[in-house]
Amino acid sequence: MAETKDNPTVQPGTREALLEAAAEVIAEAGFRSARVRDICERAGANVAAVNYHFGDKEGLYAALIQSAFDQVIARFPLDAGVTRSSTPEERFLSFVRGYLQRILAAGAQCRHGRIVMREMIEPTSALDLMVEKVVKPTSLLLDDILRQLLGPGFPEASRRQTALSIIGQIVFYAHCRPVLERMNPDFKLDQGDLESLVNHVAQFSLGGIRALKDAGQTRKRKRTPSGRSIPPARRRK
Amino acid sequence: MAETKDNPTVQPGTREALLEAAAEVIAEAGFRSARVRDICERAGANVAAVNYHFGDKEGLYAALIQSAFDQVIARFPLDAGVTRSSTPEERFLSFVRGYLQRILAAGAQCRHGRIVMREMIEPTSALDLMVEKVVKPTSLLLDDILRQLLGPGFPEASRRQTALSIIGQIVFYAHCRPVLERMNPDFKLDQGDLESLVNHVAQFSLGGIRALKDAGQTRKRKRTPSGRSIPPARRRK
DNA sequence: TTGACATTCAAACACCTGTTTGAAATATAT
DNA sequence: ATATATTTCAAACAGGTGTTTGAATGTCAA
Repeated sequence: MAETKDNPTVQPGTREALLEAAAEVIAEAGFRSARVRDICERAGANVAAVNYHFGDKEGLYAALIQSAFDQVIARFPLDAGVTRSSTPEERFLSFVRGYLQRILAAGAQCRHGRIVMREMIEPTSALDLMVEKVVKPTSLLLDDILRQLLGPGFPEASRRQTALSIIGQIVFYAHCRPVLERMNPDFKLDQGDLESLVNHVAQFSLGGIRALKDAGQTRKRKRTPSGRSIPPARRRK
Repeated sequence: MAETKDNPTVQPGTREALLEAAAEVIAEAGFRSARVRDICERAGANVAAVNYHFGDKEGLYAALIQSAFDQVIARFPLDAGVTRSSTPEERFLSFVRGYLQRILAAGAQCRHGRIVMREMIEPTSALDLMVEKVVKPTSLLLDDILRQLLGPGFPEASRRQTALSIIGQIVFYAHCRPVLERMNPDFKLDQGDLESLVNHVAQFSLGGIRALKDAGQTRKRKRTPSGRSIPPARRRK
């Protein structure tokens, strides 16, 4: 078979088994600590299989990252249920929910989210790909929502910090899960608790956004004490 | 000299040099990826020095963690400038500032903060010690401040989530620094930017806290539909 | 069937990493 | 000064890890 790598319809599917096993092992231990022997064993393949199919361990990881990105993006869109007529608050809620799902979802999907998180903490050669494919689009989407929520004229630097405050809250649950579980033995984050977590993060963040917005407008009003301080016409989109 | 390990006044101070070098290397690469050969080289010591002075690599790490905790706790208290008469907001600001300093301070102090962060992400045998010595006291202090800010009768579960939202914002800057720097090439967090960051996190979080508090009281008031449902007078500042 | 190619496998290889060793050097006490 | 204890050092060791190898097996077309 001359082109197994592009044709997923081979009989045993060693390549796919390797990717699946690699997702499990790497999500658990991280790329560096993951052993190819473990991956191959879990995939029911020989130790040499990784090098045959992917060149080396990094090649396997690159292929895994690529597929993980595609899967997580398709499975948990950050604008689920959002239409042209959705309010900024609805868009924000959808964003928070989608992001938390990516991180906390159970099963195979969760693995991909955790791999992405690990890559953010301990970057490898795949970081550039990840930034382009996941981080930048996410960042742009959130920035767009925040523009609507904060209103025009809001300082860009402060808006960026706001975005980081929101992302920080969310990814914290992925990063510090070991400590959270240690501190709180009955700490569980299954699908049931997710919606309450979404509501908390959204409510807390919208409160923070409002406080920043109010403070900004108060400050602005003080600077132009002549007339009403109505912000300039909102920029569309 | 029979007890060098308890007497820091030996001539060459190989032990201290090892601790210092270990702090640098481990803060940069993490415990698992840090090589004892690198540590010894940077300390100007022989490869066997680690095993002679600390038994093994883990022993060195344990000693480092211990001293790192003591130093960071002493250097950046989370209640600096707080007195009996301080308002909850002032206490909160001091907490945020101290925590951010621990994480972002330049130089040697910064290393210790980053080591603590790494331990939270990829736990080792030192996690228990860290939880007892740093995480729990921090958590208790923040919870105490939040009790004041949220007022009595606020649901405990929601207060805990609020604490996580605040901690999440802060540690995010430590966890995701690689990505932040990749996204924003001129991303720098020196002592100058720190105060503006402190103000942002505090303002954003206090806004979130007030939103949660208002929502809770509104909900409570709805249960007693006798009076108007106006949130209580805005708290100072 | 035969030949060519793809895939699997056990074994070995090469390298890295924490650790040990035994001798040499240095310091301390009597 | 001598003896004893402490510390340093180069070298080697032991285990683990990613990778390669070359033969064996399987697959498919001619």
